[in-house]
Amino acid sequence: MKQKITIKTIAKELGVSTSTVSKALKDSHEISTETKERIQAYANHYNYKPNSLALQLRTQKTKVIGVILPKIVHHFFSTVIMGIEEGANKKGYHIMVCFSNESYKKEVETLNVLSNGSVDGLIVSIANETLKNKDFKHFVDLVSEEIPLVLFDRVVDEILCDKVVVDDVGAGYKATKYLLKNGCKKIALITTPSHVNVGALRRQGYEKALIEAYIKTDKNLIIEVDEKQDIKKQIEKVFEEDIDCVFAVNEIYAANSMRIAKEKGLNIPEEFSIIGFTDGLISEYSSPSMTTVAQHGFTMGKQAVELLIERIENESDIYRPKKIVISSDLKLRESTKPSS
Amino acid sequence: MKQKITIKTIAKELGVSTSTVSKALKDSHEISTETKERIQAYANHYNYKPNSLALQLRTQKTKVIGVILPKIVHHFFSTVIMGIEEGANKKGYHIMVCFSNESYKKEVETLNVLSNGSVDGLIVSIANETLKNKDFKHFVDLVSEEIPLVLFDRVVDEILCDKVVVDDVGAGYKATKYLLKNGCKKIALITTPSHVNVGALRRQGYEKALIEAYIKTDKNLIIEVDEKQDIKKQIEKVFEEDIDCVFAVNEIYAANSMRIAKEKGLNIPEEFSIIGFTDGLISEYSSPSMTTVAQHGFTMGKQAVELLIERIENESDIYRPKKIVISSDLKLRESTKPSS
DNA sequence: AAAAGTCACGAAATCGGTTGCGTGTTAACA
DNA sequence: TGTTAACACGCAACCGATTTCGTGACTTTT
Repeated sequence: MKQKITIKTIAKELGVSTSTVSKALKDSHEISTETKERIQAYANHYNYKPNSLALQLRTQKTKVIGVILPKIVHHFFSTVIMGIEEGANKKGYHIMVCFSNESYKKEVETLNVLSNGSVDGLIVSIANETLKNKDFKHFVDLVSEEIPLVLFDRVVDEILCDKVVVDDVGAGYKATKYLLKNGCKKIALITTPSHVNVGALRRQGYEKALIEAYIKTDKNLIIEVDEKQDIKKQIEKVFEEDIDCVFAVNEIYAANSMRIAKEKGLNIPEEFSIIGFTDGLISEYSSPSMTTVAQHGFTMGKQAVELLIERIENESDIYRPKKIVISSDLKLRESTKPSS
Repeated sequence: MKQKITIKTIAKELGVSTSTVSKALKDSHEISTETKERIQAYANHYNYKPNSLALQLRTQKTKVIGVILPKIVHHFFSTVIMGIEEGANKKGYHIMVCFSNESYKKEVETLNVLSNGSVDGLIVSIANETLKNKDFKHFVDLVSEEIPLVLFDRVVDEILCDKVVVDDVGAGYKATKYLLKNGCKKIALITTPSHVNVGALRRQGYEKALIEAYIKTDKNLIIEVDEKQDIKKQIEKVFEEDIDCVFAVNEIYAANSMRIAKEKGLNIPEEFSIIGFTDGLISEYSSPSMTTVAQHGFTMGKQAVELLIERIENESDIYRPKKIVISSDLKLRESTKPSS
């Protein structure tokens, strides 16, 4: 890279001290108008930009927020990033994005690297493997170092920090309730293994709605998908049961379910209904288009980053972790019967 | 944030100088084993992490790569990010992700902020608005400051730097050729306005294939979609023409086309074929599933970042811009007739 | 004309870490 | 016993910018 122009260069060229240059560039009253103009003109001409590293070292602020996601090729996380970036930008922050790829080890490493002063705070959604291990030491350490941390979507009680989640129980409840109301009786649930807590919470909502309708939950109608194996094959099993609709906890499971239903010649929504999760492009462009639980990823991201910046900039506050619950709602489309 | 433990703290606590601490932590032979052990034990116990800002300031390297994308909620860009992140990580770099949101102004601002020393190099895909304006001064300035820059996907000749692109002309050609071979005669092209150069290039391929088949291109069969207006309505127009298939330059246009075709009662692929672009989730989960041109976003990202790091770490090299062309290929699925 | 005040600028410390070189202590050697 | 070398460590400069606290020159006041 070309030799960057620094305050020293300017000072030497113009025969003044670095402090004079610094003050002149900030239009200080200590410097004569004449000198200021000379310096500013020079700086402008050579396109001087203060070295941000030097500033960051001095102020101990980077104005950077670290974001660690399990994955990105996923509509929900993409929208969350958008929300984070927009919220951060508004307050003059930038984001540094990393991925854990659902791996515990990578999550630990990334967390360690980012907490060495390169960021002012972190926004994280926990990796699947970590949730399974239940080893949250790296997060607990972070909190005890008092590095501002906000968890979103996949959160656990063991970590004392700010959190932003969707109302997963409520969402599962709403979706199931809607299916029941429209005449469905045998509702299959396609969910994640129970260690992924969002899956577990959505299942709670599902079960709650069933109980209220005096329906006994049938374990045969519940599939916990193991993503390491063929997803479609696992879902196909539940279609051997006597079911009239499916509630899937994410878009991929929902899309697979729809495909299977169509292959079996079931008319959607007349004979068979489907509700998915995450209002993404697949749901929008599937045919029939998919009724889903909208997760408001953008809002989540924005709220998370606002919470974090609030924490960063008002560290004097007594620390009382906040939990923001974003309510989700049904986006009705063609894969369910119109509300009766 | 809690007062971070620094080399000074350790030095004071242990009654040695900062240089001793620094050397001890690097296991220097200058320091006695006894002292080293004391210092290392202390550092370990208090979880000392060297402040990366200080290091970066000293070495003038941040080990951070800036990435500016037009948008993220888009399968192609998501996969590119994955590729960039993975490639960067392998070489010990992190990525700082920003979005131009297709806006010229935001692109300029972001570029300015990132080029103040916070990153070692940049990977960018140009915003639509910038392509339309044809104002690339901000990029040219960057190049003259000798900040390593790699453009990908949306690139222009005006900027002299490394580039990674897909073989857009070839892709358009292959897709069109395939349609022709399978009996299609009237191929509609759903593309972007011509200032988006990837759209223009794919169109070139389309036209080339037609010429080779002695078919005159019919302007009525070509729709340039204005994304500010209703996409579906614009595409519907071309269905009033006498067409038997569609080649769409991205996933969204393809999905819309499929929907319209189905609404018109056309059987896919028996009566009507569709080829899309970007092998994303929509294409995979649509029904019928979509034949597409796979763009290999992951590969692009990885190649881009490798090229960039090569530039960053070997700045002595004579500067001769490289252009990597990633060949794309057809992913055959159900929206076209099987190859005859 | 001496004292006080203003103006315009510079010296030096600071942020946290690295590193070349100097130096005091001790041991080994002539 | 005097010289030398190895050892173990500290000093100080440096990266680029900011900021407090001077300070010399000049002007104004009494």
